[in-house]
This record gives sequence, C-alpha cells and structure tokens, in this order.
Amino acid sequence: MSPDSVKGLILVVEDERAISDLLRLYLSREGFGVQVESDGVAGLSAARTLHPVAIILDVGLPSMDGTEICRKLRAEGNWTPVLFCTARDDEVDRVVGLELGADDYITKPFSPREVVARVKAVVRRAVQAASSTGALVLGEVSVDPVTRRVTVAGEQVQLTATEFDLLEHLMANQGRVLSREQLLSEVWGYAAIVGTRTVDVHVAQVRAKLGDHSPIRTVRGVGYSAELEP
Amino acid sequence: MSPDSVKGLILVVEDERAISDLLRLYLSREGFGVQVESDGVAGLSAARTLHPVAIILDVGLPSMDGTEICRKLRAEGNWTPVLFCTARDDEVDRVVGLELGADDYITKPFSPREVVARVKAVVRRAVQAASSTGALVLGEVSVDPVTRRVTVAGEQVQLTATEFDLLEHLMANQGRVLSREQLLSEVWGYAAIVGTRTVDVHVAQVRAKLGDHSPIRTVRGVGYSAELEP
DNA sequence: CCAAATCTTGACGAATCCCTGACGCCGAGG
DNA sequence: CCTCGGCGTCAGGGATTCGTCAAGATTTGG
Repeated sequence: MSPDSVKGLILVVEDERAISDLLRLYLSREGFGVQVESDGVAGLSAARTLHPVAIILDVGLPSMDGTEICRKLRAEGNWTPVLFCTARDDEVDRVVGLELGADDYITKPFSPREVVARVKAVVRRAVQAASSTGALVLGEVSVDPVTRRVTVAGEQVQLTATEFDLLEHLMANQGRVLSREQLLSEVWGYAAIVGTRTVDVHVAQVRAKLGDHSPIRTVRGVGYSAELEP
Repeated sequence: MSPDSVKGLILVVEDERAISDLLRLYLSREGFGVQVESDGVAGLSAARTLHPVAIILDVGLPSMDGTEICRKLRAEGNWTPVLFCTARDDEVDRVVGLELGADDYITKPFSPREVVARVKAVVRRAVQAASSTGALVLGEVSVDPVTRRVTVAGEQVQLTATEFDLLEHLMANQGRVLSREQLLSEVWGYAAIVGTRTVDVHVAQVRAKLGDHSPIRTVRGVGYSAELEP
C-alpha cells in the first residue's frame, strides 16, 4: 500500500527548501502525499499531470510567477484548489478578491498547523462542490445519491432505504425500461430471493410519496421506467 | 484564453432585456463570465448545470418566481450565492431574513457599480466562509480539527478521542451519508476489527453530549450523516 | 501496579420496514 | 362483449434495524 495516496496528493511549488521541507513534513503526517517543485515551469507541468487535490503556490518564484501558474491553470479549465503563499502583505492584494481564482492564501511566517488546517478546508470544500453536483433531476423530482435526499417541487420527501435505491436506479437509467427481474438483481442484490411482485409494492409506495410529480411509468408486460412524459 | 472563465460564471435570471444587458456589460467588464436566462424554468435548469459562482435572480419572473427557484436550489442542497433583484420595496421583506437562503438583495433602480460590488462581496464571502476558518461549523456545533475542541451553542463540550474523530469525520463530509463500514475503516482504521454496532454506541454518546443541537442524522438501513435539517 | 476512564460487546425492546398473499380493476385480444 | 392476465392496492405477520443499557475488556495516567 502506498502511503502517498491515502488522502490525495498535494503539490507544493516553493523554492525555499526550508519551507518546502516543513510543508512536506506536516502534510505527510496528516496523510497527504506531497510533491515539491522548486520552480514555476516544473510546477505548472506537475499541476497538469499529477492531478493533485490541492496546490500550494509561492507567489515569488523563479522562471514563472505563482500567480501566472494559477492564471494559466484556470484558463485551461483546471479548478484544482490553490493556496497562495506569500511573504509580503502587499502581495496579498493581488491574490485575494478571487481575480486569480485563488481559494485561500497564507502569509509567511506561518504555523504548520495553520497550513494543514487550511489545506484540509480547501480540499474539503472542493470535494463537496464536486459531489453536490451529482443530483439526479427529472422534472420536479431531485434525487441526491450522496446525501440520499429526495425533493419534489422543492419539498423534501422521506423515502425508506429500498424506496430510495429503487427510485435512484430508475432515475439513473432515465428513459430506459427496466424489467422487474433487472430491478430485483440490481437494486435488491445479486441473488434476489423475493418475488417480482415486491417491486410493484415499492413502486406504488414511491409513487404515493412523490404524488402527482412521480416520473415512474408502467410499461405493461415489461417493467418500469422513469421519464418526464407519463 | 477565454475571458469568460477567469473569475467564474455569473448566472443572471431576468426578463427585462434592458437590465440583463446592463448587468452583462458591467459584470463581464469585471472579468466575470455572464449567462442570461429570461424565464424561471430555464434559469433553474441553468443553475443546476452551469455551476455559476453566483446567481442574480429577478423576483418577478415569467413561468417561475425567483424565490421559488432559490427555494428549490436550497432544497436540493445547492448553496450557490444568490442575490435577489427587485423593483418594489415591499418585495424585499419576502427575501430578506434569509428564510430563502438569499445572500443579498438589490432594489431597482440600481447603479451598476453597486451590483458589481455586491456580487464580488458575496462571492468572496462564500469562499472565505468555506475555507478560512479551518473549523467545521454546522448550526450551533463547531468542531476544530486543530485544537480538537468542540463547542455547541458557544459552550465547550468534552468529547473522548473516538467520539471526536467520529464527529469530525461526519462533519468533514457533511451532508454525505456514511455507512458503518465506511466510518469504521475511515475513523477506526484501515483494518477495523470491531463490530459495526460499536458505531451506534459512539453516535449515541456524541448525541447525548451535543444535546438538542446534534447534527447527526441516522439514515435507516444505510448509516449516518451530519447535516442541519434532521 | 492500581485506579479511572474509555472502548467494545451483547442483549433486549421498540419502532420501522419488507415481503407476501388476496382481491379487484383495467386493458388487450379474441 | 367476454375472457384473461397483468397490475394497483391493502393489510398483517415476520424480520431488520436502531437506541439503550450494563457489564466486561482495554487503555491511560499516576
């Protein structure tokens, strides 16, 4: 097992050896993998290829400015969280205000635990932003597989575990007609020991809870599907 | 380099062409990308798919009220900053008070620079709130991973090591439903040799210590998650 | 080495959920 | 128009799941 990838890789672009060593020490202690680059060009290419979960950028760097790296990444559509790291307060003005798409900044000298806390916060936020987009939406019905919440017309609806799994599976395959046998093996489990009529009952439950906005359509003789037009 | 994505995208939902043109002009001059939708339904779907950094919503809209859009997004767990935009003062009462999760509001007529300033402020606030403190906050409960302190409604609460790790992990993944197996492997360790019921007991302990403000929700048949709404 | 705190386990009860079977309606086909 | 099979509906028994408690095991601190 490689200890590097437990929590993901942090890319540190910093030319002062004393600082990068410190960052490596404290971040790896927290379970992050750490890759250090000491000049801007190498840092940019590492950011493009290594897919780090966050990047710590020194503002003053040889060969390419830290702000320049961030700007290029953003222009390429790369929104990996970036923490700027700067010695002078007057540099702060250039990175905050999000003109560069920075997520946070640190001023030297900094305490290692402060850095760790901010890195974790930034990574957490990025993960959250990425995962909150995973909601399945069909008409008025919204199903979030991560939070396991269902809303219909803005109102939250309580589903049981089986009901949720069933609705999620139908919405994930929206438009496709799924047979009861398919639903049983894919929602209930590989070896479904329950009768196929059980599906009907749960479909009815879900429909009752979703009310008029239920997207579940019955395909007589075949099975069920989730779609907009009833 | 596409100038649109330097600072992120602002979604404007506004049916009066004169106003949306003005907003587009001034916001894009500031480096934001701008997407305009002129009716509520299209606006809602754009908000779901485009992942804007902020949304400007007209309160009076054809096909769907601006407040309705905001309410639905919030119900789906989408907390993108929203600025309401309204012509009449009496409408203001409906959006402020944050019952709708609005971040700010503007009354027509407005000066373009005022709008720009508020948008920038709202975006900055959202980013700062998520990344600057390092503490995990959810309702009245605050968990600081660095100092390992927990406060509920301002009062400090003593948690044991396991209890703290459990709560921290749940809050770090707030909203996400975690199974007992996940919690065991991620909180107890990679090779957890303890029974899954152990999780229940510690959850109960944490709940007892947090009292009425406990953010831990049990998702029957699945696991636990930390969130505001019970 | 002892004592206190913490962690884990097992049992029990209450609440909830799931499956089944029966009944009746409805659409398809003759 | 009639028949038949698929489907919606309902309610009850059986099975899970979870909260709670207490006791034993383990760790921590002195």
